[in-house]
Amino acid sequence: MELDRIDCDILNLLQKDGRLSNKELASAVGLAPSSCLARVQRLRSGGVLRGAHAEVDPAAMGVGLQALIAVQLRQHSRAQVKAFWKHALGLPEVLAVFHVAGTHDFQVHVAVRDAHHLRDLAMDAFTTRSEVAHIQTSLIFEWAKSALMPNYRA
Amino acid sequence: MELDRIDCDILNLLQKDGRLSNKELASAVGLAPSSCLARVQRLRSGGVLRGAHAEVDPAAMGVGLQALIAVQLRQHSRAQVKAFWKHALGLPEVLAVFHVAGTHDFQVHVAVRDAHHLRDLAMDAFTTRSEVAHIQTSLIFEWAKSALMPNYRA
DNA sequence: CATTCCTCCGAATCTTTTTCGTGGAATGAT
DNA sequence: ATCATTCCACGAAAAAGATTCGGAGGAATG
Repeated sequence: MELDRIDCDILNLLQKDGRLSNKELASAVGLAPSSCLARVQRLRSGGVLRGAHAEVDPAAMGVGLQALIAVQLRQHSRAQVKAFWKHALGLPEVLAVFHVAGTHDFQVHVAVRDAHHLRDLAMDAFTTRSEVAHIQTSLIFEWAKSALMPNYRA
Repeated sequence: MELDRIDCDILNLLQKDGRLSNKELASAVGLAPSSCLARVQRLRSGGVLRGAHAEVDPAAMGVGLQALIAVQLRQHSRAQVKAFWKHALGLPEVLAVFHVAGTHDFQVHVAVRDAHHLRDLAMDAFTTRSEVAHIQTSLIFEWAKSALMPNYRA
């Protein structure tokens, strides 16, 4: 799909604030609301704009600790990879799963109550899995997300 | 801040779809729109609900490759950590930065055009930095985010 | 030039958001 | 037990916003 300057502006603004009203968005990109809406609808139906997700305060949810767990599997068969993938995504503590190439096979971002909870999670949900050979846990001191996906087209 | 069952429902629904209209949200949680709005405003002003971010298709932005770059610093002084942190967050390719405890000091999630771009990024923006001792790059085959932050309060 | 194709705009309509006053249930003191 | 007090939730009304639609302007094409 073809994206012009205004489409990119729209995408950037909505990445920063997904709840911008169409009217605000329109005036920010210099279009009439009706024209802006047409573009947003086009971006949505074209699969470029995929939806929005609210961000909540982890502390308010009782999350006191986050970690990255690097996981090595015993074998790299498709079945094992898929099994672990599904398992990890099913855990409530898991925020994100990365299947990677390198010394480890997965990096799993988890959010837990405290150190005790993390230990239990590591042992019960990772170490004991048959397809898991080895894990290495790194506590997260601080983390930040960039609001914007880079755009290499324009 | 005190969160009851309905607040949690609201937070979960907005995490899954941050653009739910207040009316839809209200009917989903079994409240009148006016009551639902009051709760959402309370969650917002209380800092529990922090905003929403649209999700865009990386491929549509010309992102063909993502990677996790594990970074080790030479020293662990506060100044070096802060300097690297700021630097990394300023790069357009960087989607997220994790300051971690463990064998590495940072994990940086980057989105690039292709392998060539990744090599340039690694060399120009990481390896050549004076505070960086060593990096290790892992290509991301696939990744997934869970929509929900776990809630350990309710 | 005439035609076609795009994209935008503004007005009208329809929906949603937001405000505000009322009433019921729970809490606590007398 | 009774009376305040507080906390929510509700519904109606007013305000704001979303969406539709017909048509104008402008660039490319033949």
